[in-house]
Amino acid sequence: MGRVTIYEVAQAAGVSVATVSRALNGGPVAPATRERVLEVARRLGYRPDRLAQGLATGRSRTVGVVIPDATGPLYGQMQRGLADVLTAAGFGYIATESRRDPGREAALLDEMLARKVEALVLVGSGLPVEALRARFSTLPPLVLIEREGAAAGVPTYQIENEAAAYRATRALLSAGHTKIAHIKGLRRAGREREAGFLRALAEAGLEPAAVAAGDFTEEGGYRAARALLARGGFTAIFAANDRMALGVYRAAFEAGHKIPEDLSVVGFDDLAFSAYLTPPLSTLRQPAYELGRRAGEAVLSMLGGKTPESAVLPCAYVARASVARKGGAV
Amino acid sequence: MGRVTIYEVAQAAGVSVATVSRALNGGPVAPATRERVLEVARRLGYRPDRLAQGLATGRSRTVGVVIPDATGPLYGQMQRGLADVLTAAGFGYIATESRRDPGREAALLDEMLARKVEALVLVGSGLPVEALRARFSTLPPLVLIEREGAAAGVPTYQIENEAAAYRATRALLSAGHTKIAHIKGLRRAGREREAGFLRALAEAGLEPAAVAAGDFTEEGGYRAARALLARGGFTAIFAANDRMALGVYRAAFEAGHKIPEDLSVVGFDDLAFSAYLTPPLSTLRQPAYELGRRAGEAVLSMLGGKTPESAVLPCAYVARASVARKGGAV
DNA sequence: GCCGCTTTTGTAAGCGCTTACAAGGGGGAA
DNA sequence: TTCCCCCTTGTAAGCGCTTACAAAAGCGGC
Repeated sequence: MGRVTIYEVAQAAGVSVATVSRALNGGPVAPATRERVLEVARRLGYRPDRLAQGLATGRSRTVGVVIPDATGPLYGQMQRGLADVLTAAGFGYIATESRRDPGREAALLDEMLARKVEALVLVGSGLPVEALRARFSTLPPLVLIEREGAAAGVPTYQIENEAAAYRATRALLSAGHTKIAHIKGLRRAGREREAGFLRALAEAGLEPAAVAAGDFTEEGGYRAARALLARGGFTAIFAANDRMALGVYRAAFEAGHKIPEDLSVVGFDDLAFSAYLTPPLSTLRQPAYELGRRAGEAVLSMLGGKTPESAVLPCAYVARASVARKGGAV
Repeated sequence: MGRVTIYEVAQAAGVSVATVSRALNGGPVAPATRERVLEVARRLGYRPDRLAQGLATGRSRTVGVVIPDATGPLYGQMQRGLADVLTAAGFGYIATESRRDPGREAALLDEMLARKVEALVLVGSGLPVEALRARFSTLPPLVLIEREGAAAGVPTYQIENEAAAYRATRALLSAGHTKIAHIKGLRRAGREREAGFLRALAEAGLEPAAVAAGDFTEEGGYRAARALLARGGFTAIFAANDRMALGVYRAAFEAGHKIPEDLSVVGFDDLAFSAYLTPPLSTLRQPAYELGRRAGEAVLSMLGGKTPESAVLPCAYVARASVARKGGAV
């Protein structure tokens, strides 16, 4: 592979390897020497060996990223935010999928530790921080995204699920709806969104018309919506994400209900397709890229010995045509 | 970090480091000794240092993956296929996004080479293989996905764009449509799909009713469809991907055309949302996971000194309600 | 012209692991 | 019992790089 080593550069430039290393890494070297070394290195096509560098310095310039499911559309944006700040700082990263399997997650972490990652970014649900600390005696700096851990003193970046759901529900309320159903999602995000939904209703002195359990997929949303529609008694549905909202569209169509005339719908995520549905879906836009960027900056600042603050990032309510003033109840 | 080294294990087990290394890696060691060493290693929480291993063996057990855009929904599945076979074989991988920027791609490759990846999986459009070989004197085994290179003798895995588009068009033809429009996509995939479309028509002795350029996004599909609908003269549209097909749905709705009564639509990709649109979209299902899996196996076999064969994977036509027998022309 | 100081450069010791090579031990054949 | 061979283990030399430490070289001030 990387044939040319620092030794050959040293020889060709007529200096010692120490000088080459210093010239390459900005150490103290006479300007003329540095220039000569750099020139020779380029001519020879020298490429440093990160493995050797890592071994010698104890720093791998790599951060590990663990996500539950890489197929989510928002994950790509998050990863991009992370990559932007990390690569700008000269760091590489290795990303892997835990698929929500604790055993698998532990194995991935093992492998990342073996690769001497300098920091770990954990995304989404997974083993609690305490469990990690117990299992891995020696852990690099941790940064969490959409995961519990602020209590354990770990910088955590998340979106304001509760507050955003609250605002979405308020939007429905101010359109005159008083009988609102909810299709909830899984895990913490699902619970928080439901909490925001319930709080908005409670403040208005209302009860939820109905709450059905979904699983964040189109199919789950469809099934939940069918169940809900069979019973009726509401004029709007707040689905915990856009994919389930799409399931609602389908169920409503099949049941002969028109959106938004008979039924208003709000989703969560603002996926690419949401703006192009008929009618375009009102939803909450997640700052996914920003989440990644913030986490990346947190990694850098922890590596610099600082203690970054956790943050909860805002979601923007995007009003589209799927919400209308209260019409006939379903 | 990984405090415990092979030396401490050796000392605690009363053997030499060589024996520990052999015990750990399945070298020739007396069974009793191996057991004792393994036990001690576990008790001490020993974790091998991949960097040091890599330096010593010259093999990093890592493969590099470069993709143009990680936000695509199919990419996640492909990555999963790749990861499944690679991690099972004890390989890690580092994935990065080129964002279709040649300079950026070259920089990423540089970094991967510095990390001594044992193989490179290049996905989607990017620098031609010859250019890579010219720029990087020393390149590890290459495997390509959805990218030109079979000519250069590099194992390449792709989906049958042309044949699949041909079949989709045939489906439209056999539903009685004779005036069919196409919204084409970008790059090679776009060209191949268009070619399949044209071939099917030519075989039937027909001309395309119209061909508009799209960019694979909902917005692009929407704009193209509006332009097409303004001129009219067709009863079906074949969009080069599902996202653009969704744009067609929107444009058709706004123009007052009903799908599939007035207009039949076929997409490409079978994204998660496609089955839940109203009406559900007929489309072509891509074997994305399989693509990744095959590429992973190719990597392994090349590392084993073999020469894997390139392959073109089939797409399945999924017939749904967006295609009807020819109705009134738009 | 000599001294002490500040650069600039070289020497060599690792970082943690693998692996040729050699040595020690034990068993079977003679 | 002796010899040979094979199995098991240890010694030590790197892999490519960084970095103390020390030596060399250059400088101004006296």
